[in-house]
Amino acid sequence: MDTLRLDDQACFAVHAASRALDAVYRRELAALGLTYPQYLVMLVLWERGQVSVKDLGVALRLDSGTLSPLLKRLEAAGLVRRERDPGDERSVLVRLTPEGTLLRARAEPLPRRIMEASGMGPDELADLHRTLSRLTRSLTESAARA
Amino acid sequence: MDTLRLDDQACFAVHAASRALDAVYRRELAALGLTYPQYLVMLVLWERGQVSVKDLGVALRLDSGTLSPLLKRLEAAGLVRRERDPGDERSVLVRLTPEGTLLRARAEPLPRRIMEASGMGPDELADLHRTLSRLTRSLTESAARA
DNA sequence: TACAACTCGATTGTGCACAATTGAATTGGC
DNA sequence: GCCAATTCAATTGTGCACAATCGAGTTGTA
Repeated sequence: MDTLRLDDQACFAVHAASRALDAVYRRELAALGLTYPQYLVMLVLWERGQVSVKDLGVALRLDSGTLSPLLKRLEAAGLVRRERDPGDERSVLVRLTPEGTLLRARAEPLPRRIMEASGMGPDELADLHRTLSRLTRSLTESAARA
Repeated sequence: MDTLRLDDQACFAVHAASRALDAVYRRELAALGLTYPQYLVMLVLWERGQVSVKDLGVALRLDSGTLSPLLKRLEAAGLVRRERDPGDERSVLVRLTPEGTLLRARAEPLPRRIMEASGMGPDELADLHRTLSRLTRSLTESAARA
């Protein structure tokens, strides 16, 4: 096996799968007016109700250069509000608006639809999830060492 | 399991793995002056020597909106040349320059280094590769149907 | 041969991602 | 209490990704 052959590289498979997933989400999320990264932010907010930009970055592994403009777009869409934490003026808290809270109901059917598009069963997806989590951890640790 | 819980979604695992991989490649490719997508283009060229923008798009599943500026940067870096196909003026052929050809030697050690960073063995990676290829195919077919 | 349909690359506009920098606010050491 | 170090969000700049559109060039067909 030629190690520089594109088709032999698992890395490209990860990259390609990620983009294919983006495309499916793009279609499914169009009706909600969300992009996939915006949807990820909403997932965190639906779980926790309120979260600082900092914690959002930790949860999604995104920095403020990505989150700041993204959150402004969500605020412009009327789904979230942003305000300084009175207890620590350095921190900005992101909260759901009533509209943002209501949107959750329309997002409920999404995971099932994505699962169907994946053509994989729950066990297989759970397995993939475990493998990829381990891969991500290794890669992140490797990057941190360098 | 709450289907809208971030940590439970295999999709997010794919997304996260893809970005972690990008980060490792960014570090490894810095010395070559390439980004990961640029490296992918070079892989195809090292395999085939010459390829049309169209075929490049098919191989990498990228459209001209992504490839055109990317190829211009590679050309500005002196790694490729672009010229119209004399046989079909609609087509643009991308070729390696001597510098581009030479760069291959410096890219040879990369796959091994990435594999080490992944913390996974060849068998496991091959397995992941198969699973992700199947996932990508399902997702792409699903997107095409809609 | 004329002309409609198609192919192909380029461009434009929007959004994500990250590095580097900035500036405000807080915290810890003294 | 004061000042240096740290934390945090925002901004800027570069590059990737895709949708939509355009125009040049080619091909199929009447």
